[in-house]
Amino acid sequence: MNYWLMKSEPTCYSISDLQQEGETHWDGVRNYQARNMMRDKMKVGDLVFFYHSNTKIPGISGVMSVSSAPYPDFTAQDPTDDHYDPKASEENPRWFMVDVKFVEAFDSVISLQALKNNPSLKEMLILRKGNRLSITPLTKQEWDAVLLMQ
DNA sequence: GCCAACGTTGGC
DNA sequence: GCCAACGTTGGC
Repeated sequence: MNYWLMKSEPTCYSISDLQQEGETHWDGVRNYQARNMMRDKMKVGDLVFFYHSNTKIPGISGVMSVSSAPYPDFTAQDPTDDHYDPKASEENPRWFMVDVKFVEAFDSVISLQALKNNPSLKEMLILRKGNRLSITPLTKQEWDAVLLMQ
């Protein structure tokens, strides 16, 4: 069982969108490091924090769980999709995704500022300077510490 | 393989 | 809108 944090801009897809839908495929990851973690490390049942980025109060907005094994991100092969990649093909899909299920939405977002202020999250990858990865692993200790901040 | 130019992310 | 910090691209 692994713990993750995944970012999305809420104007693009938010925790309430997921709450309404119940389940979605996490498409559009176009970074090799993030892809490799998703493709090689994610397992059904892993827990994931939903992080709202590029918004007024950036932070963790809720919890979801991985609900499928990794499979090719078909949006990479769709020329009309924003994340179309001409180098992706059926034989060589290049990009991967997983399905995620809604678990819970926090009453209020646990802000980036609050995360920074929590000494037990010092090592959290998302707080490292310059880190822009859209998918990062968390330790169980970090996961529990965040949950306590609700 | 190097590296300059360019594009993207994301907080502020 | 600004800009730091990356990642990617492509000429050489």
